[in-house]
Amino acid sequence: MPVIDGHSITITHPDKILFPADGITKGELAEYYQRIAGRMIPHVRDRPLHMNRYPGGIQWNPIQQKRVPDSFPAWIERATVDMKGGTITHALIDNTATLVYLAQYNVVTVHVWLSRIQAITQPDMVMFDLDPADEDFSIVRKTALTLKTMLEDLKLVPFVKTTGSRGLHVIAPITVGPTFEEVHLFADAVAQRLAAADPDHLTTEFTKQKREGRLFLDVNRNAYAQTAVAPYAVRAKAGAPVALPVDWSEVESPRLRPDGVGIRHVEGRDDPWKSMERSQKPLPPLTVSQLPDRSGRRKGVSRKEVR
DNA sequence: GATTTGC
DNA sequence: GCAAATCAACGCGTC
DNA sequence: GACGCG
Ligand SMILES: [Mn+2]
Ligand SMILES: [Mn+2]
Repeated sequence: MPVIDGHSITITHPDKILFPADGITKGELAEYYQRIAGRMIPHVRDRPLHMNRYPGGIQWNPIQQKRVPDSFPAWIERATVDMKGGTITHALIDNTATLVYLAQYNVVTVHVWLSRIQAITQPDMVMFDLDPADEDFSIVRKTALTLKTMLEDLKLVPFVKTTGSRGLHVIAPITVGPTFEEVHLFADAVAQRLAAADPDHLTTEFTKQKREGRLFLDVNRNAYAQTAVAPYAVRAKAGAPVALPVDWSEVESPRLRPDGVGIRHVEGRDDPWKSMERSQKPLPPLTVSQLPDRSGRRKGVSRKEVR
């Protein structure tokens, strides 16, 4: 029986095919997570997680799971956090064994909070989720690069990953302190400025109808108990694509695809997020004109200028 | 996948 | 003892 | 209360 981090973990049904289009098996999934653990864990450690399980393969609906079942071994770390009307206990990934155990549990995709248990109400990053309306990925790349410059001008240090699906996540680590509300307001102000500069292609509108096919700048991940796909998590799509941290230079290339690298092809890459931990910067203050108005409501950016 | 329930 | 049944997600922000 | 998202 294989021993990882001092814990015996048996992968049952290792030859079960979880990705029918590619023949990718549960055993391959477990090997991938074991292989990538060293890269992944620094970014997910201490973050409550949600599990997407596909025991019969990705052709079936996922089992969504937030709570840690009692059947999980005691050595898997847990965090009990406050929710409206009570508490909930989530699993934490802090070692390779946990990742392999999750594969045994048929967890294909993990989503994690934007805060860590040491300060669960205060995020350690601000996230911009670039959600394209269609398959035009070049606008996503171009927008990410513009956003990079904006964030650098604000003395932040932005990083980027593919989502393994259709978009990109641009994040900037921040000095822990501001609340989720403060970080959300900052992200919203930046997103509105970004969208206003290219209202034909970008929007912050909440309703799909008002987006009119434009790229949605989603800042609503910046909130308590909200999650985003974890870096290096596997997506439930053909090819087992992963949410891949990339270097900014890669974003300049039209060869970059949001779902372009699957678990069979993540190998021998430099770590583009190596410097993340030492890149935390203070959240910039909002200027007076960016403060929310008396109604407290934020505004979407529409195609035709309104004001 | 793991555990509980029913025969 | 063995097979069937049961459970595993819902919270935040916006409109 | 529904929408949108994860
Ligand atoms: Mn997204
Ligand atoms: Mn989104």
